[in-house]
Amino acid sequence: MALMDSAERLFLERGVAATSVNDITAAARVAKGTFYVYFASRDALLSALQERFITAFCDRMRLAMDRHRPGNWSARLRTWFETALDGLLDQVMLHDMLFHDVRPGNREIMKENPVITQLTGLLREGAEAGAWQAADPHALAIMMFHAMHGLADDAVARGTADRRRRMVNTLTDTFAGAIKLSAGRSRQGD
Amino acid sequence: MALMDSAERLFLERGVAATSVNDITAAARVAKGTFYVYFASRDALLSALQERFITAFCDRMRLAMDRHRPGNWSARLRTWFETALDGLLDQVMLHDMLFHDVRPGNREIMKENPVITQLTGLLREGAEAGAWQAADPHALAIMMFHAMHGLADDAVARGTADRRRRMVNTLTDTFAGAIKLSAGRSRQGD
Amino acid sequence: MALMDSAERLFLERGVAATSVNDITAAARVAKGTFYVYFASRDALLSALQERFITAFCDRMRLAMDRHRPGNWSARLRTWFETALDGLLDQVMLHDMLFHDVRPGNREIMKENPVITQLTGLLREGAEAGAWQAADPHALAIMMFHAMHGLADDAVARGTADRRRRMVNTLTDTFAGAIKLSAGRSRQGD
Amino acid sequence: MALMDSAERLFLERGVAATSVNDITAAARVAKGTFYVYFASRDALLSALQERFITAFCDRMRLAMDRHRPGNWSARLRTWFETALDGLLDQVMLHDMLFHDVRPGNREIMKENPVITQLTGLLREGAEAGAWQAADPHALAIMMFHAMHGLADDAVARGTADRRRRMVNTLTDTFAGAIKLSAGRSRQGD
DNA sequence: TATGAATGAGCCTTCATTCAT
DNA sequence: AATGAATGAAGGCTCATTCAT
Repeated sequence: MALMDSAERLFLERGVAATSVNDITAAARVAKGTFYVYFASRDALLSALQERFITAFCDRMRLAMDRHRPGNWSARLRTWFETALDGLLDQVMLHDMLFHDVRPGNREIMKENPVITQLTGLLREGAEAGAWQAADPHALAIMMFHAMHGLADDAVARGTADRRRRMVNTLTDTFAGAIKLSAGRSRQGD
Repeated sequence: MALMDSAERLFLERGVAATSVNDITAAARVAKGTFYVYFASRDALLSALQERFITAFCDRMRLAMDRHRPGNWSARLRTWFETALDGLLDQVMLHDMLFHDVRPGNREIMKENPVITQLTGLLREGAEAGAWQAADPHALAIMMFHAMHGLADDAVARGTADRRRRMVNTLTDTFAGAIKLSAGRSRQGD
Repeated sequence: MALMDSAERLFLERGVAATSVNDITAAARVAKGTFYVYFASRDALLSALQERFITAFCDRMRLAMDRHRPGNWSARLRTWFETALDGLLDQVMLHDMLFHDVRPGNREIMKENPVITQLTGLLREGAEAGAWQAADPHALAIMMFHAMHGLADDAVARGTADRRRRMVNTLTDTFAGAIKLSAGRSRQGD
Repeated sequence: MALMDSAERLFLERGVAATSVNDITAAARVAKGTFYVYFASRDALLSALQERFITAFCDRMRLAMDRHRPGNWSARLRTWFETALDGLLDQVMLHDMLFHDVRPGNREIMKENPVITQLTGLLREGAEAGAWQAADPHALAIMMFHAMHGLADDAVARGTADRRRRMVNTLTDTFAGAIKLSAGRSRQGD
């Protein structure tokens, strides 16, 4: 649909907040009033765009996964990562725009996230001391931080934010395996 | 500072975009003009709030980490997760509000993110088939998805989005260790 | 156009600076937003008004001049003065408002411009002493002062403000002829 | 006085409208409140500046005129032009700023005033045809236009704008002498 | 006398939305 | 279905002025 396509392009170029209905209709070469023939409001367009994004993403995933026979778990997992990452990399900007209203340029802040910098340092030092393995401490730090952030988000959304010990255990266990932490985890209580 | 506190509260309650300077000064019980005595613009307040958030977060982390002696890597990693998660859980909303302008309510979408649902299914089935271990497939899916998303974001921000194979390898290796995937990874090419 | 007409009237009544877009739209009985359908900004309206003024003035002049046959120089000069003065008298206020942002009331100062008073005195005394003719010393003083002011403005605008001797000569020669100054001019130097 | 000096400088640099009380006190290195110790309002400062300008101008004129003995009319007239022009050229900008709130840059319009262009053409053609003398038609046009404008302004200020014939006669007579118009003026009626 | 934090009215401008055509 | 002129609420921001110290 011309209006959705124009909107998507403009959202990517200038950000959601900086794109007006006027801009969208102008880019689609229709009159301003025409917008409201197809969408009840500006927000309705955003929702439509979000839905379209998710549907396309899922279709792509399904297609890719179906190329492997059911039993080949290793290949399936790898394919999952591959395809999802491909889809994301093609559209991280669009995804963030649509779901977080990240303005272009705001992304710069992430480059120097001090929390990740700190964690990177910890991982590097531990690796040098032989406590664990970390070929790429920065990538590892990013993954850890975002994994944790995702868990926290989910807990808040589900209202289970009180089960913190459980979450910490999950995180520690998962990444202990990942980095081949020699010592067992120093679990406190349960 | 009264203005920052009021703003923070309102941002959390209604979202950043939906909170006007008027609202903020009204909540702080000062005149509208007073706002501009302390902040050059509405955006300047947002930046100040972001900085305050990060500073507080980092201080908290540093304090917690300093409670362990340097060599105790296992404890340090666990403490990092513990403290960061605590900090985040107390303020995920604030964090997202400040750095992503997530509107309240938008978070609901995440609860039913179909991409995560799909990955959860894959992990559960693979675990049941004995291909790997996944005590909590949903939590694992969340961590994987967000780890991947973080890596993608970082790559876009750094302009290294073309090194996809490397990222897929990093992800697969890391989580293969985490879930104790029996088979080696099915690397293709490089 | 209703907005331009309303604006012109209000500018005349209260001055340009003291007239807000609000006032203009209220006077034209349209919504405030309507203003920006027709003009990109408040300044754009001012420019449009200036252009309209000049165009109307020039049209009027052209029409009047065309009523005389080309060779009749005396009549043409007189007509020029007549028509321009008519046009100006009908709209001096408007002209000054539009091009100089003269506030109403500021004009009062001119009535008692001490510089002109002084020059009037000089002209009267010289006439009484028989040095020159000045039927209406006050009018003459006004003309001389403004002629000089116009020359100075032009020199500043063109960056030729350094050729002062030339300007003084031009002024003296011109008005010497006008008042039938008996003695030649007392040129000093070049 | 420091405040007046600062204000004058800023008015010249940025224009009256674009200079705030804040700017003025900052430039004078005093607190904002101090301004109101010396001036009742921003407008009061403008008036004080206007008065100072006129006083200085008149003092300068008086001094210059006093250098000639009373009877030397020719020298006195020339000196008047010389001194006034000097004073003006040094401060046209200031004068216009103070009395007309001309913004810097607005002056450009004057350079191409179409009314003056038209009159310049008439004067040049008449001179070429031998109807009159006009060594510098452009300068002459400027003087005529501003002389007329001054007369019109004065008439409006005094409420004598109805005596138009008289004004036209004054203008025609004065400048007929100046340009040595051969034919007598073609007076119509009286 | 001098200060400067606080004020609040008011300004220009934007833009999602409506509605008669 | 499509239009686009008109709307008016709302927003960010400025600044002359006040007043307690």
